[in-house]
Amino acid sequence: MPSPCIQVVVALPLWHAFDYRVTPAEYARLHIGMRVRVPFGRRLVTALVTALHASSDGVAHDRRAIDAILDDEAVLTPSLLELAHFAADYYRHPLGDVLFQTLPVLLRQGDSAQIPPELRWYETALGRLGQPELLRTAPRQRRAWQALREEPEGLSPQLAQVLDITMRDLRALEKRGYAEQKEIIPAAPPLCGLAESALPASAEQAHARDSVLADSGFQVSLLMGVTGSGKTEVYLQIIEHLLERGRQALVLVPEISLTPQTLQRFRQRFLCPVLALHSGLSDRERLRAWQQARAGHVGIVVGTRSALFTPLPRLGVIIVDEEHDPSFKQGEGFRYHARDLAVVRARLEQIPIVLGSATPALESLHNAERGRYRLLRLQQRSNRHPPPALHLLDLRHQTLHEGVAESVLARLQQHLDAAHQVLVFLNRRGYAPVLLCHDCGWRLPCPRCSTTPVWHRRLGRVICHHCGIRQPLPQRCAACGSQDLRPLGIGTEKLQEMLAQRFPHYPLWRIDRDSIRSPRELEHTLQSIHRHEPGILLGTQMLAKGHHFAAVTLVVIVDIDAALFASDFRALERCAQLVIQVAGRAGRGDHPGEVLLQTHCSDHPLLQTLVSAGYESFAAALLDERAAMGLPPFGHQALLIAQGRDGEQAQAYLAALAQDLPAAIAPFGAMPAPIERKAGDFRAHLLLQSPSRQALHAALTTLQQRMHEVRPGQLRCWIDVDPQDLS
DNA sequence: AGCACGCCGACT
DNA sequence: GTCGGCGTGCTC
Repeated sequence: MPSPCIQVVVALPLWHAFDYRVTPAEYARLHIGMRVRVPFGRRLVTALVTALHASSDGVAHDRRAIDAILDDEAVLTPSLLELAHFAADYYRHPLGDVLFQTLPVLLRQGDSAQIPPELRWYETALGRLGQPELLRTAPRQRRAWQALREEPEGLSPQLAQVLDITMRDLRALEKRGYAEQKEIIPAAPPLCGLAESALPASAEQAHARDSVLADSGFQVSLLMGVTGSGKTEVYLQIIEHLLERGRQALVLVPEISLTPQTLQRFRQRFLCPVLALHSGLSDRERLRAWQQARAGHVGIVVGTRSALFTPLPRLGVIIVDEEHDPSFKQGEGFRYHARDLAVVRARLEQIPIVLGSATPALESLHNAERGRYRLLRLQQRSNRHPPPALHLLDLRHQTLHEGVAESVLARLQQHLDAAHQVLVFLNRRGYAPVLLCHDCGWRLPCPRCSTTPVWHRRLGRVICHHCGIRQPLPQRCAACGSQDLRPLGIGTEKLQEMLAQRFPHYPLWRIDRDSIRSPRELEHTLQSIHRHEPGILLGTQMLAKGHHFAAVTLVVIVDIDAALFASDFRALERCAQLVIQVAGRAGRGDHPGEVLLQTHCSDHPLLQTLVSAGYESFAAALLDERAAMGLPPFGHQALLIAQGRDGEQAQAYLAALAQDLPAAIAPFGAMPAPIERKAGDFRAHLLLQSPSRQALHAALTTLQQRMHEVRPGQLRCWIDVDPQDLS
């Protein structure tokens, strides 16, 4: 008798699916997208069903049998299942790992996908007959009884707590037969309703909102709004209209901008449940959130990259805020881009998607130019003030104090004298990025990476920002024994020291990953900034995103030159986005803002374009350069990375793979990775580029096969499709 | 990713 | 003579 069998994938980076035998009864219950528990090697693991075979030509009897079926229905909606298949294929990552990464970890460990029933207390029929006077001597019980009467839908544990009714009171009533406990599945709360009315929309805002809402089905809108133009208000009004139609909204934001204020903006406006998904949640909280979302008990999900995969049965719109932000691309393992996959999800769900930014990625601008995305502009700032003026400050021949020009410090003083706040931006943590021997030129290396670790003076340690290894500060040069080791370069810690000496009578707030260790601490510091003025804000990009500093009138960007000389072709784009973002922190209050960019290259044409004509002109010029070089978005890239003990071997392996590529593919390399050694292993790169995405992916398919066939066991190898970080 | 099996150094 | 180091290979 032929038994049916199923194909499953497991939560491991394995390229194969596995077949298991099931009974006809099990077969009848199973659907694609359900979880099963299967024996795997000598352990039991959770797997996802990817295919069903009614009869299996006799091979099934030497397959192993499944252990259990874990679900009554698929844990993935059809469109999320399809999205995962697309993503696994596009990003060249094993399907099982992709599928399980879209699910909460606890579902991998066998927890239920259903919302757990809630235990609620009810008044019994006997209770309804009783007279409250009966409990004159037990006031707490009488109060609890009264509460049950007022809650015909049942008294939830939360409500009981609020009303100060204890388990003991309820148990006592239960003994008298007046109360009983029942398990119920909480009903979905209503999803619409405004808690506060919308702000009046400007003509631009109304046009943007109405354009998106007029769409039926899939459409990508690129909402390009200068800082302070009210992008969020447009999002909120789009969401408001969709909630009224009974639809849900998914909002993706960069990790760093998911702050309590951001959430509050949503929660204040809407009565419906707003779910926040971020890295701070525990596995249990994440599962609970997922269950709520899947059951349709949530109106709005606001979350970071991985929130893209939240199941929402009536999803009506996806919004990707700060769509240019690099944190949307996952940097290891399943290297997906949440913005790009969000567009795919919107297409699968046939809904509109809004990509919002003041400084869109060149990829997105290019898509708008080609007519694939609709460009919606918000050009008016809602506070009527002109945008802050950008100025290049040429550092040549200037007297510098820890990298800051004397004239800039004087300007700082003027703004402080006028009782304003100033913001000093330096995207480098620590005291100094290099420790140099003054006698022989030796630079302290990281023992595990081909980098120099950063001296963190206050900690008395040198820390590698790539592998995290910490060492005590060496007393002597390892090459010549000299004790004259000197810091080279400037980090925020050193700048802090200089600024504190120079402006001792003003408060100085440093905001970076070293000085701020928790969201609470950040909140605390931000509050202090809002209370005081004048003062100096000093920090890295932690300072740049999302916060409003009304009292800041001067922004100083200390080191822009690093981006001009960087080997990464995206450095300049990133730098400009950061500059505009930081600049947007200034002059949001009653005084116009001023932004000084310190540079040794004030005649750099693109910098001048950025300063004089703004981001859009800058982006257009940069796009011309990219087009001439065939770089993204005009060419498409995939990066092959090989890693192992032996760098030569890794490079030779990739060089062999590069041998027989089709003519449409331009290979760069094989070459050592820009940071050749990382955490003890050597890494080699082979970068593939082609004007045709199709040709690139066709080549990847054959390449990937060969990659596995000829791979020496000591090497680990993977592909990064559309790499954002080439280091 | 686990968890095996499989061959070379410091212990009772 | 063993215990265990982690190299490499498999999981329907």
